[in-house]
Formats: sequence, structure tokens, C-alpha cells
Amino acid sequence: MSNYSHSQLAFEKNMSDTRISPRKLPQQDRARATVEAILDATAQLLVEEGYHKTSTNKIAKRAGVSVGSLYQYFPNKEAVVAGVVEAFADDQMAFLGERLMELQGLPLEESVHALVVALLEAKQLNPDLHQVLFEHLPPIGQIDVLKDWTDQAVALVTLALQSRDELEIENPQLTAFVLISACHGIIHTAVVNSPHLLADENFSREVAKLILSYIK
Amino acid sequence: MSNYSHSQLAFEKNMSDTRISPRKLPQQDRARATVEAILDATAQLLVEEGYHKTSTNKIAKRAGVSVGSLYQYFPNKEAVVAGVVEAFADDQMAFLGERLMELQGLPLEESVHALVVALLEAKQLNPDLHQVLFEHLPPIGQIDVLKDWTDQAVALVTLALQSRDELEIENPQLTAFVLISACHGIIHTAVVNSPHLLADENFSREVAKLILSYIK
Amino acid sequence: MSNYSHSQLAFEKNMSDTRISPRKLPQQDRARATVEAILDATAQLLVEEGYHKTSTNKIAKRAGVSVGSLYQYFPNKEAVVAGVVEAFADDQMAFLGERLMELQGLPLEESVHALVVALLEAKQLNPDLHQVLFEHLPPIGQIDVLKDWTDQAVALVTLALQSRDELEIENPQLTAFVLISACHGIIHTAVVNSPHLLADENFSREVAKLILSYIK
Amino acid sequence: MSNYSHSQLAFEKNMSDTRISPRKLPQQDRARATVEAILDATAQLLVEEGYHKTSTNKIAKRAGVSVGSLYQYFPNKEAVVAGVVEAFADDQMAFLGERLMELQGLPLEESVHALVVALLEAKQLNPDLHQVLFEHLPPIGQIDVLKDWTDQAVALVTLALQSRDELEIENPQLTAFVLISACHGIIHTAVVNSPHLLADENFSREVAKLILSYIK
DNA sequence: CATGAATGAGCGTTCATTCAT
DNA sequence: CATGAATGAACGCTCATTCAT
Repeated sequence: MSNYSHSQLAFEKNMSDTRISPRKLPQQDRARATVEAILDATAQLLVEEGYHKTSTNKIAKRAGVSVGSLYQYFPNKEAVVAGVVEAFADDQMAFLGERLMELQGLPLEESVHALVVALLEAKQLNPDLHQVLFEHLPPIGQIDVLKDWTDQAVALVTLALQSRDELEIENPQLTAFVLISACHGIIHTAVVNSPHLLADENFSREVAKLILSYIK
Repeated sequence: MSNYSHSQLAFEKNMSDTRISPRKLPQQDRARATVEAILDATAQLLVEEGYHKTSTNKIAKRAGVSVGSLYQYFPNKEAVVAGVVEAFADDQMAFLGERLMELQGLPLEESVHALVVALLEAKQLNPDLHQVLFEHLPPIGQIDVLKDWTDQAVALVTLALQSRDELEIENPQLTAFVLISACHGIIHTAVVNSPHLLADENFSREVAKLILSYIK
Repeated sequence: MSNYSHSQLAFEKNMSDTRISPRKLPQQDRARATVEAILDATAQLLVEEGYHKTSTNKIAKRAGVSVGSLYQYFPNKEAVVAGVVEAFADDQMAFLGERLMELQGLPLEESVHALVVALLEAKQLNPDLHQVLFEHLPPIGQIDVLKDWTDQAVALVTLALQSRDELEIENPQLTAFVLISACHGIIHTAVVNSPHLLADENFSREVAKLILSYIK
Repeated sequence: MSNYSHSQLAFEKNMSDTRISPRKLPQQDRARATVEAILDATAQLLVEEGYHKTSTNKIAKRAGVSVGSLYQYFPNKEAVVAGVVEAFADDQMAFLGERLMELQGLPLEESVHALVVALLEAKQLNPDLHQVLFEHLPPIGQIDVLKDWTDQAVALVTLALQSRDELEIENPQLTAFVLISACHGIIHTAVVNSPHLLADENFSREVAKLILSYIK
């Protein structure tokens, strides 16, 4: 998966919220490498220890830089985590967007099943990080992974639904919301409760059935 | 809502895990009152401040007892939170169980809609606490709210499905799981993303539609 | 000099400013001893290292208690220093008040000279602490040693002036202010610039001359 | 007021103390401008944030140069502040020297009053900086604003007193010391305690009265 | 049993200073 | 010369937990 590349783009997205916006854009290659190492180390520690026990000093040590360097690029701990979330969301959406592209032209049944599989796979990109971000992050600043992830996924699926002329959907946005949040809920719960389901071919079929009977 | 009564039952449930099991059963009324006050205070602080900032000293102060007393009944902070989770789950299931009872004999359509509404209402019992427990609790010990809640809700719904002879469901447990986790996912996401949906009559209708077209 | 006894009284004085008011009144003897040790250690460190380098950890170590204990009684570093200032001011005023009492009935000349000597001696009570508090304390919260000290000293001297019927002073408060701030300025500067002056009998005579020729 | 011009003179004064002496004399105009910008920025930050929070990085940013440049001209933070103090003292003495010049030939009464007014005005040149330097600077290196300021002012006034043949003063230096430190003390305390006094015409009259009755 | 004073490791963060570019 | 990324010791402060009273 991605290495949480702290892209210029990602940086600028958060520039509006001064509480978590990066302190400055890294201008030299050395600096860019530092920022990346910090984000990678943070993602690892978040998984291994949880937010609470992920200290900025540990992050710095793991990243092979000094705490001071961390604070050159991030105003506080929250901002570092926000950076990880940002990168995570970007990766997820890049992945889902690509998969949805490939669906065009396929028959509806296959298409829906492929969507479910894509969502399942997205969750496997970095399952532990996924879990920490969605289930165990304290309410910090403006960070809301669930909201951000859902909003972006809904947008993607809304477009996909609208491009299907054979479907007569009154409110594509609502439908997409129900669809995405249902799938996400099922998959997420399956990960936590019954990991064995994930590998089962019948599982994705069952979920696809739910979707199909709903939108048809 | 409930006052997180530290029921004898709840206490015994955790007796197997020594890391979070209560130290002793409160045997006098005064003791029971103390434990209750602690759990109530904890629930409040969890909502107001989050897990991280909910300190045992603050809990004790808010509960009107000394820290020492807290540690008479709970071996550590995790155990206190586990107690809150326990009480929360009990409340939720008591509520849902009652509602599902009332459904017997109703036509399927109404029944399903009523179930969805019950789930919505369950989430309103203490929405803030709900959110903290489901979304923001760090991974502590054996506590897994999502797993516990889902397992119990699935059990209830499995029974309800099985009691409907008109339905021919191959794997009622899987169906119940899909159903519950989908509903929970949709509702939870709606709370976070689009609270306005919750009051909308069409919203529960839409969710009911999803369920109905799936199980019929 | 005083041991900066953290008197109940001194505690209550600051109760209005929540930013520096003590966290709680020590209720046991053990606690009172802790508070006293903290204030003594702080005064020492303030002198030896200055405010900036006087860290709460060092204070605690020197006082023979843990940092945690310090923070049980003081909400922050400022409050500890405020406690020292409080005790210092109390000591100074107790001393000056006593000396002024003894002046009653003496002829004016002697009286004035005795006042000057008293001020000189007050500065010798703890000259180093005096200097740190008056000259090197950063602007913290509502703490203003110069203002507090002057206000109290002016009040004492105003009374003393008014009790002298032979003096016809129009505005005793203004006269007291000029008198006190002049003496304080001279003595303080002498301490810094020309310590040898302090022991010189002529010095106090000279200052007394300034005062006498002014009020007569 | 002055821009804290880092005069060649000021530079050389400190050449003896290697701990705070500037590293090299700025030889080009650009360098001189840099040094000046640094001193100005420092003076501002000293007032706005105090010594403690005035960091070299902030100084550099405010001055529009890099930290590295700052360390080209000053060996450490103390030296920068010493530079500010130096410039401040130079400004003050230039101002007072000029004013004392104008007094020659005036009658004694007027002369003394004019001196008091000059001291009052000197304090208004940059009252906030005045206060920080005199009251809130930690004891750093050999810097002692009060001592330097007093010594220079005493020297000026001693000369002025000696040039007055009508006065028969035994020890002009002691008299000048008492005079200057008294005035300084009164004015300084008035600034802190009773700023309204400063504008009052009677205030300077009262102080002049103190001086006159003393030296006559 | 209840109390609350005491502990101290560890947190998030700053800042004077250096040095490769 | 100027730059600014990097350093890391040290700061102020919190909090889960213990134990003498």
C-alpha cells in the first residue's frame, strides 16, 4: 500500500484548520523524507499501541528523527495523526475510484458484486490501521474518519449509480448513502466479529444480494 | 435511561477475566450505591472528556467518593470502563428484547419497520455515550463493544426470524448478522454524517425497504 | 527569616484568582509540611537559579517531595511563585509594622532615621530573594511585587504621618508614596550598585536628611 | 525612538566580556541593517512576550533573517539582549545629556524641575521596554541595566551639580546618587502603581520639591 | 472500609544552538 | 555569507495507583 506520501496536495487540504494544519511545507528533499518517515512511524505505532500510547517522542524515535523535527512540520500530535488519516483516506479513495472505473460496461449483477469485493479489499489494504482509525481514535479536533470516508465513498457511488440508465433511482444520493453505510457496517462488523466470513465467497455474494434486491 | 446498575449478573459475567473483573461483590446497599455512583460518573466523564481524559481521580470526585473507594470495587481504570460498557449493553438489550416481543403477530412489513425504528430509538437512549463507546474507546483488555452488542442483537433477531414461518431463510444466523450489521452501520453513520436523516420518516422507511427486499 | 508558612490566611487571599489560587487547603499536618517545604525550596531556587531555571521538578526534588505533590497544592508554577511572593510580602509587612509601632513618641528626627534603618533592615531580611522578586521576575499573572509591597508600605507610613500632629501635610498619601518609593529606590539601587554604602552610618543619615527636609 | 543602532561604540564596549561580545563588527551596510533588524525585533518581542518566550528563532523570523544569520553576529541569545540593553542605555543617556545641557544658566528651581521632567520623559521614550529591562529581565551574564543606567545618570548629574557654584555640596557624587536613585525609584513606582500621577503637573512639582529641599 | 496525600514515569512541547547545503 | 533542517535536553504538567492514617 501507499507510504503515506505527504503530498503537497494533502498538505494544502488541511491548511484551513490552523489547529491541525501542517506548520510548513517541506521544501527540500531531506525534509520531505522526514515527513514521510514520521507519518509511516505514526501509522505503525497507532496500530501497535493505540492513539493514547503513541507518543510524539516514540514516533520520532521510530522515524529516526528528533522530536524537534516532528514539531517543525506538525504543530502538535493531533496534526500528525490528521496527516495519517489524510493519507489513509487518499489511498482508500484512489483504490476505490480505480475499481469503480473498471466496472463500467459490466452487467449490473457482476458490477454490484465487484463493488462489494472492492470494498472488502479496501478494508484489507491495511486492516489494522483501518480498525484503529475507525474504532479507536479519540475525538480529536476536526478529524472524523468515518464522515470523511463515507462522504467520499458516497460521492463515488452516486456517480456510478447515475451512469446506469437501466436503474430508476429517485434519490441516488440517499441510495448511495444507504448502500455504502450498509456495506461498510457489514464488512466492518465482520472483521471484528467473524473474520472467517471475509474469505468466504458466500459472504460477498450475500452482501451483493442485499444490495441488488434493494436497488433493482 | 438506566443508571448503569451494576447488576449482580453483570458482575459475574466478567469474573473469568481477572484483569478487569470487579474485586468483590458489593454486599451492602451503601456499597451498591457507591458502585453505581462511580459508573454514572464514569459514563458522564467519558462523554464529556473522552476516555483519555477521564481520570480515576475525577471519576471519584464526581461520584462523591475517594479514589481509594473506587479501587476497592474496581482493580483498575479499565475495569471501571468495562463496567460502564456492561451496563450499557444490558440496557440496550433489555430495550431491544422488549421491542421485539411486541412485534409478534404483526404483519412482516410493519414488523420490519418497527425493528428499524427500535434500533433507531436504541441509539437515542444515550447517543453521546453510544458514540464514545462505539467509536472512540481505545482497545482495552477484552472489551469490545461492537462485538458484544452485535452478538447479542444477532441472537435476538435470529430468534425473531425463526419464529416467522412465512419466511424461508436458509441461514437465519447469517441473515440476522447481515441485517443487524447493515442497520447498525447505516444508523451509526447517519448519526455521524447526517443527523437530519434520523428524524425523517422516509429514512426509516428506506432502511426497512432494504431489509424487506432482502429477506423476502 | 520566616519559613514562608503557607498560612490558611495567605491561602485564602489568592482564592479569587483561579489562575494562581492554590488548589486546595492542606488539611493534614503532613500536607502542611509539604506545602511549606515546597515554598522554601522555591525561594532558594529562585535565588540560586532565577525564575526561568527554577523548574517544578527541581523544586519538588529540593523539597523532598514528588512533582505530583506539588501539583496537588498548586495549579501551576506561577502559583508556587505567587505563594512565595505572598509569604515574602507578609514577612516584610509584619517586620515594618512592628518597627513603626516602636517609633511612636520618639522625636521626629530620630523617628525618620529609624524608619530608614527599618527599611534598610527589611531589605536585609533576605536580600537575594528581595532582588530576584523585585528585579528579575517575569511578568506572571497578577503577581506584582513592587505594587503590592509599595501599596502596603504606603498604607503603613500614611498612618504614621497622620499620627504626627506637628506635621502639616496636605496630602499624606502622596507624601507617603513619594517617601516610600524614594527610599525604596535609593536603597534598592544602593544594594545593586554600591553595597558598601549600606553599612555606612552616613548613608542612612543622608537618606533621612532627604526625607526630613522634605516633610518638614 | 531610536532604532537600537548597533553603534560601533556600543560594540566595542562589550569587547572585553567574551561571553556576550558580538562576534564581529558588521562591515557592510547590509550587515548593519541585519543587526539592526535583529535588535529591533528583539526589543519588540521582549515587550510582547517577555525574555523567556523571546526565542532566537522568533527573533530571526520577525527580523526577516534566518537563525543562522543571527548567530553570525551574536554568539548567543544573551548577547542579543545585551545589544538591546546597550542601545537602550545609549538612547537614554543621549536624551538626558542633551536635556541637562539645556539647563545651564537657568535658575536652580527651574533647573531641578526640568531635570525631573526630563527623567519622566526619558521613561516615556519606550515605557514598555523600560519596564521589561528594569523589572523583568533575568540575571543574565554581566548585564545589569539598573547599575549601568544609574552609573551613567549619576555621572551626568554629578557634573551638573559641580557646575553650580551656588550649591555647597560636600559629596556631590553621593548627592547625585541619592538624587538620581530617589527620582528613578519614585518615577518607576509611579509607572507601575499610579500611572495617572505621571500626567499630573503636581507630581513633577512634588518630586522637584523633594530634590530642592534636599540639595539647598 | 474510607480517606486523600503521595508517588514518579511519562506525556506533549519548546528552544538555543549547529552545520550541511 | 545566508539558509533552514535538525537536534535533544529539559520543561510544565497529568494520572493510574498505593498505603498510612
